[in-house]
Amino acid sequence: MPRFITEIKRTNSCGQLTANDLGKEVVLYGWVHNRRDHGGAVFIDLRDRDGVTQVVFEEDVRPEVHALAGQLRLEWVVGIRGKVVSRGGNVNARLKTGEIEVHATELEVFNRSEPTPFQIEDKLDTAEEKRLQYRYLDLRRAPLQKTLITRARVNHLTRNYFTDSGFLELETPFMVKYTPGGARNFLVPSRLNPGKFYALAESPQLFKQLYMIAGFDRYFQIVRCFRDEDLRLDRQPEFTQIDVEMSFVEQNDVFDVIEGLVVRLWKEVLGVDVPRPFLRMPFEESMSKYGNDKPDLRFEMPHTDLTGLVKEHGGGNVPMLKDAVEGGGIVKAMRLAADQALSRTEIDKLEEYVKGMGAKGLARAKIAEGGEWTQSPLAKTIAPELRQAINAACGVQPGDLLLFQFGKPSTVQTVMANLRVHLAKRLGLIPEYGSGGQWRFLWVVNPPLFEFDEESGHWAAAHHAFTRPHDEDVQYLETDPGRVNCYRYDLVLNGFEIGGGSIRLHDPAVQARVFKAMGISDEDARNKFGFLLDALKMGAPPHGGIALGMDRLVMLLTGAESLRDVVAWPKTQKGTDLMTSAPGDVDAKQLKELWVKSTYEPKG
RNA sequence: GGGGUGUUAGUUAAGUCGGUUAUAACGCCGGCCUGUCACGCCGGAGGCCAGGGGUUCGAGUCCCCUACACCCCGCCA
Repeated sequence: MPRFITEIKRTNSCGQLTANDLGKEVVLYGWVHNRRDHGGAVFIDLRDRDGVTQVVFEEDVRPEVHALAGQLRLEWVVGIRGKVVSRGGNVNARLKTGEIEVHATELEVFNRSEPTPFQIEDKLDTAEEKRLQYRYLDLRRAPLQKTLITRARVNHLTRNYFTDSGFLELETPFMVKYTPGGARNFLVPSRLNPGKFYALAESPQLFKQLYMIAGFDRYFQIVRCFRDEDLRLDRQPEFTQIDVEMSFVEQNDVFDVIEGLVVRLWKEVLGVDVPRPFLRMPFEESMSKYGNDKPDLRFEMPHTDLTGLVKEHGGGNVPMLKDAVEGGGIVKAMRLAADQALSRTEIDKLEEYVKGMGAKGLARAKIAEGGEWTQSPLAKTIAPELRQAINAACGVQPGDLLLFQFGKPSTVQTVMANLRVHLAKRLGLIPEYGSGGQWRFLWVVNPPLFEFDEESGHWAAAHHAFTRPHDEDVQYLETDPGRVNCYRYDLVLNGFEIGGGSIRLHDPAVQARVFKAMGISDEDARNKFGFLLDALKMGAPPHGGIALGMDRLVMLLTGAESLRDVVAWPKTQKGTDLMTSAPGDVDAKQLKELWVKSTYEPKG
């Protein structure tokens, strides 16, 4: 009898066969997805990455094959040979292969399976902890198979797009010199250089700029990056970037290239036509209306910045407001329409929610007929003029509810930004994945070059020190650094930053002034970035670029709820791998070779 | 570093006011069944209630600590 694999080769996948194949002799390989044993007939759903096919074993056809089929259990790996037969009146409309079944004449069990810790089903309730511990089983499930297949497709399309557009796919080192500032680096001790460490690259930033200086003009790379920061739903310690850099370009040229890629991805993967050009919004407007630089534009609910009004009215008899604006704080409000009314209990829950983000409380006012405020501790004391001014600024109607935050700008912005999204979710304002009209791409542009760092007491680069300031603002570098805006841009989709980049600073003279404004001495600059500063002096072309978060793109494309669902082998929130138990202990001998000693002492 | 939620058979959950033998579904094991596709029917096994400490005559249930997982703030140029 001929043998499977060596002699009997697979003819089809388990998602392929249809009524067009009736009568064919086929060979399928796969996993037992489900079994229904009726005694004289055994039905097996055979699964591979392409789909599921029903295989039937009948007692009166091949008794010994039927007997073996009766022993099959879930997740056994088998090969079968048989004939494609119509299901007649028993069509299964939910299966792509539901018109047919394969009547098996041969069966080989390649491997049995112990009962799996959880069942391999499309919809699974099992704790993510268990799924991660047995990730290879989790990955057998159709939704994750589909996601990773999409991911492979995005890789392929991206590579083709850039290569066809004249970009060169060039590599950069992962093991690099540590440079301070920015994300925390993973460090790799150097055995050959006692006491020295490599850093794992948090991005190819400096190397891609050096490629431009070396004359490679248009570069891209689909590249892994490493950051030793705390994890989030949309953040993993190693992640993949679509990294791009171009010479002789301005901001609009970068936008053109990236919009072209995104439009193609959405068309090819989802069949969706995304309109171009994407909306552009100044950083300032985004902060003012939405509280952050990655607004979700699928719903409105903008903030109203009341800082100016409150100042004009000297706090309007409300000591808390007065103190807030006089102490350098800001005041913001958000309007909830009358038909979005929340119960007292819900508002109390909201207050707990915002306190968790550092808010002192959640001031509110219900608008009565005639613009009076009720249900508010502010109602009694606030000057009527300020109250009216606020009503007008927020555009309230009777029955509306105003929610307020005031105080430290960063806290107010964070709280209000998260509150906006939180409320939109609760009010059902965000359309479900796949329901159409939900792809709100946005370029956030022209942010300030510096932000004031209260800890150190001087201006620091808001993003990185090699972003080009607007030419007309260069004059303020020394006198009013906060006024200098720059050619930095973020690509935002539905509340996620999916990319960010800038036009780079290629002029060494301006570069020196930027360092000076940041309080970095020539010596410091030389120590940290000497090689780049030297390079900029030797014929650096005007250049700029961007990096897109590949994982986040795939997450949004597939409707996944977590980055962990689009990364094949993700880490937990504490950065561990539950399957392999990384990170793990190492031998004392290894540490000695690396000139490393651990100071860790376990608790207790 | 801080705030919050959770942890009960292999899996997902229930478990009332603190009360005596901790339930169910799916999975697993045995048996029957030729048209099922969430197959069905009969029978069975399976528990250190995350770990530790405390309160109590008595703790899955109340309190404290620890561990792990998840969400958020800080952090992520």
